[in-house]
Amino acid sequence: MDSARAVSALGALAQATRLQVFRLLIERGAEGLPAGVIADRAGVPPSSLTFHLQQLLHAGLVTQRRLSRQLIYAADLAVMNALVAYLTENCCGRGVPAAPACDPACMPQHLPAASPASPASPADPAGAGLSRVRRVVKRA
Amino acid sequence: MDSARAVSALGALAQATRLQVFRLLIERGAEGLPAGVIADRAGVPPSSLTFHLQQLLHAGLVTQRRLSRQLIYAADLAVMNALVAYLTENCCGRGVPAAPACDPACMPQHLPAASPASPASPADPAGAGLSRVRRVVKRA
DNA sequence: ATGTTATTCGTAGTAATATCGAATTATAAG
DNA sequence: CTTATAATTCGATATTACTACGAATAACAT
Repeated sequence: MDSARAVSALGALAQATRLQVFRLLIERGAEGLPAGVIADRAGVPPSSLTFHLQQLLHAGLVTQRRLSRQLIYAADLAVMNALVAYLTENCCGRGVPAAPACDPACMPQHLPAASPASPASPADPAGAGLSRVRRVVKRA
Repeated sequence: MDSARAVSALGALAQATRLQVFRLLIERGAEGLPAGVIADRAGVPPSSLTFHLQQLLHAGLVTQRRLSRQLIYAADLAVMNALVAYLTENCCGRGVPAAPACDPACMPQHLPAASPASPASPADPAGAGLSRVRRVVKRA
């Protein structure tokens, strides 16, 4: 899961109706649900639902398959877990104290503190080792 | 973390610049970074950065504090972990095989299949117990 | 053929987004 | 008090994207 895909997936879930639909599909598991049923439960007209399902589909969060007359949608657990993994690894401080979404018993030991991928020099209170974009004009 | 807050947080992260900024702040930990440095690193003008920081602030994902002349922004680990927890609990199938962002040893036993909060009757292959919204207009 | 299921199409409003320069506020230093 | 730094607010703009939904169309089964 790269950054672009994460943005796409996050955007797909960042909407009340779609999040509701996705949670519905998660409950259903691999079995999935036909579009009509989803529309009913979500309380949106079929054409509106299709719109939202396309967003989820395009983000790779759901899969689509035909079963006779119905189109069955199911949540793609692999992609969703990849998203959560991305967030956990890139947006949760990696070794930081607070254990993210996991039983405490899962963390027998934790990493030191914070310095996994230090961007600047070690002793750099406000990150002075940069000045690329703005400092250019200065003193004209 | 309720659904509305999750949507808000997801939306805040669903943008390339903001996700980049947030990751930057995560790297920095509680120490945080002043706005100017963030703007520099992200390669966006100060006024644009403020816009994005407001989004993150409003979603509760970052905190703001003043240090002399500078405004220091830092990622709020608690809120981020709450978001990940929400996603894990509501959008990852809870007991479903695939272990989400967590050591496999964390899942000693898993639930049967799917029916944690069944919205319809137990034996309901395609969820027939509904039809509230759509069927109303029909035949005009 | 007919009915069911879902998508596509067309439309419409509308709000929201992202961006950025210039002016303004807040703080510090001389 | 004046000057310099740091960041925000303001104003403007362009865009564009979203969400929603009815009507028409396609896919499929009986």
